[in-house]
This record gives sequence, structure tokens and C-alpha cells, in this order.
Amino acid sequence: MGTGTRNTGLSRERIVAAAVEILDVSGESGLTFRALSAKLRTGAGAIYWHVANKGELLAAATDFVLLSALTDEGTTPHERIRLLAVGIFDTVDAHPWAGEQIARLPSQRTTLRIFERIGQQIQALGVPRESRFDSASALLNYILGVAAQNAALARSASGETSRDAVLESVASLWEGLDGDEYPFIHDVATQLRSHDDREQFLAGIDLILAGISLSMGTK
Amino acid sequence: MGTGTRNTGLSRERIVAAAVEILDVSGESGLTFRALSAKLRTGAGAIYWHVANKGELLAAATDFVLLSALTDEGTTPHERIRLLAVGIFDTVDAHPWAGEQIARLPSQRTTLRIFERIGQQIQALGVPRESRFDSASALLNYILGVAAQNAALARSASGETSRDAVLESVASLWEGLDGDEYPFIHDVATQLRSHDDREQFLAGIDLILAGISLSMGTK
DNA sequence: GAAGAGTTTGGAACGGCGTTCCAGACATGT
DNA sequence: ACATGTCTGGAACGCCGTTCCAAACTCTTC
Repeated sequence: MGTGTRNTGLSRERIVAAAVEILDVSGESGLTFRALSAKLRTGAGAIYWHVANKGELLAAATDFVLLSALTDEGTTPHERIRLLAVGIFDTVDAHPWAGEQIARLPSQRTTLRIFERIGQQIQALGVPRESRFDSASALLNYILGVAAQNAALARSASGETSRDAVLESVASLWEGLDGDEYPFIHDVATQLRSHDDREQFLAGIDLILAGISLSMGTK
Repeated sequence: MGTGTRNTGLSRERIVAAAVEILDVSGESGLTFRALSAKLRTGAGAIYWHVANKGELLAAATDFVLLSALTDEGTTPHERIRLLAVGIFDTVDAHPWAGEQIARLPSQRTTLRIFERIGQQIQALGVPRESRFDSASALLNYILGVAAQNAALARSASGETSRDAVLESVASLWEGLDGDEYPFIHDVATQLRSHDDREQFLAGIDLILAGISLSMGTK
């Protein structure tokens, strides 16, 4: 009927799903067309029939895991933005490679959707038209920055050392810094051990939201 | 005398300088050990004597261009943070590959230095000790997020199309979006044409700084 | 149900990459 | 002059993304 595709055959969806599995297990460097061929029991040429190149495959895999993170939950604009942001944070936490990708790719479908959701809530907050673009951009860039940074942290933790172990080694590195040259970092090093990435991320969101409210009142 | 290094020979500095030149002209994909060998009229092995691997070379190149951006200008904490941020923004604008790198690498020397400077000014603002870590992190993540996003934009503009042309094509893409599904983006598309990246970046910095001030007053 | 056209497959092959290896050039201490 | 440790240049290795293409499928048309 119509297309000659059989359900036993390859498809873009099966390829993307396999790519996500490989990325979750082995990270971006583990995703090769040879590994993908082996997992799908096929050849490289067959994959290229469905996917243009590796970049497109990475983009599709990133969209796949991140689009499901875009919830519509929450009642107030404030809360909706927080839940949206947390959803992205948790997804990137579960799939660090996606964090690296979304910060690298411009005008990706997912990024546009996120930006749209943020913008709608910014508007609902009553931010005047001429400030909405700046406000939404600030939130988006902050979210993408945290995503990239979390991905970087997870990459250095992949393999032998756990995430906590990496945080621990960063903490002792910070503590070992010269207190004269790095007074601030030396001071916050102790907080690093007990801090919660997720809560700190949300604190940043709230900071920006507070700034947006303030700039509305005074302008 | 001591080391047998001759000034006509290779050195880590000469290698990093050549790498920066290549990166500025050809981007990250253009920086290969073969291109570097050709430019330095040597072999790959000689380079590896001074540099451990490509990652270290990229990190050194990123440090090289970004460390010079860390000024101490400004009189008020507010102003110092703004000038520091703008310095980073302008450097990433001139060397987009550095924007990609600094968002990818964790606990890089440059990142630590930036974080320290931000933290010191946060402290000077009078932010209480328990909030300083969150405040400085929010600013840092925002700055890194913008850096990564600018790098991504520049990458898609490399070669034939200019930066303005890319912005133009993004603007028409945004305008072409379904107004029902993307009301916000559709609406701000017109602002995209006339907006100034740099000013928008600073607006975000001010938004976060405003939020920091507000959270100080209410807590 | 055979023939032909179009779609999809699997794997060989290509060029380029990061990296390793190593024979030898060079400078230096004795 | 010789031995030693430092540094060089280029060949070689294994892996990558991608291309190519002959064969295998499927579907139409008679």
C-alpha cells in the first residue's frame, strides 16, 4: 500500500531509537555508523538511505528525547516556566549528550518550541511587548548554558568515576586553590559539596524571573 | 643553558599561536594536526612532544584568547560585571570556536577565573554569603549559554553567508512559522531584524543583576 | 505470473582524521 | 670524541563519516 516499507525493515524511527540507546550507553563518541550498523544488523548504506548524515541523526535523537520533556503543567506563568525548565534539566541529566547538542545546534525544532513556551509565559506575566524578546532570550540562554555545563560535567564523569566523585574532585580542587588569588572560589568550595545542582538551577531561574518582574515595575 | 630549546625551534606557545590562526580562519574542523604540521613546517610527532592531544591544544587556544578578555575595568561592582561580560562576549564574537569550547570544557582555567571575578563582585554587591554561589553561577551559566549560542550561529554563517544573512534567514523562518502554533516567535520575528545581539546580551545581564538585588532586599 | 521499474539493503572501498612509533638530528656534559 | 638526553619529521595504524554499487526486495502492468 503506497509506500513499500515493511514493518520488519529499517525506518528513521528505528534508527533514531537505536542511536539514542547507543548515546545513553556510550556517549557521543560511541555513536558511530559501524556500531549502529551492528546493532541494527545492517550496513552503513542502508542507514544513509533514511538519514542524511551524522549531524541530522544527532539532531533527531536530541529532538526525540527533549520534545517529550516539554510539559504544559503548572497553573501560573511563573510555575509553568519553572516546570518547563526543570523538565529540560532532568532530561539533560538523564541524557547528557542531548545537553551538548542543544547548546550546539542553532534554531533547532526543540529550541524553537522551548523558546515559544517561554515567550508565551513571559507574555502572560504581563511583560510589555518590547521587553519580551530580551526576557525570553535571557531565560533560554541560561537554560541552555546550564544544559551545556551539565553535559560537560557528565562527560568527565563517564566511565569509571561517578558524578559525585567528579563533584568531590572539583571541590578539593577548588579548596586547593590559592586563597589570595581565588578568595571567592576558595570560600564557596565548601558549599559545593552539599549543594544540589537542580535547586541551584531553579534558584537561577527564580533570579531571572525576579529581575523580569522588577524591570516591569520600574519601567 | 638549562633547557636545550632553541628560539628557532618549536614551542608550546608557537603551536598554540598557529592553532589560533588556523581556528580563526577555518574553524574547529580546519584545525588538524596535518594543517598544523604544514603551517609549522614540521611533523605530527614534533607537535605531540609539546602538546598531549588535540583536546589540550583546543583548551590552550581557548585560554589564550579568553584570558586577555578578562579586564579589571569599572568602578562599581555592577559596572565591573558588565564590562567583564561584554569582554567575553566580544572575544567569542571574534573567535566563535572559543565560544563552543568554553561551554564544553568543565573547570577550565579560564572558566575558573571568570567565576572568581564574578563572585568577587557579587560579594562586593553585598550579597549574603549563602546566596553568592547561586548568584554567581546564574551569571556564569548565562554568559556561557550566550557564548555557545553565538558560536552556533557563527558556525552556520561560516563560509559563503555572512552573519547578517543568517540572521535574515532566521528572521524569515520565524515569520513563516504558523501563527497559531508559534504566536510568540511569530510576533518577535520583526524585532529580530533590528535587534542588537550585544545589547540583548547586556539586557540579560542586567535582568539577572536586578534579580540579585531584589532577592537581597526581600530576604 | 513474468517482466520491468523503483525502492531498499548490506558491505566493500575511499579519503581523512588523531595518534603512535621510531630512526635520526641536534645540543650538551665529560 | 663520545655518550646522553632532548627534540624532530614523517611513515604507519586503526577508526571514522561517507560514497558507491551490485544484489535483493516490492509493487505495478500486462
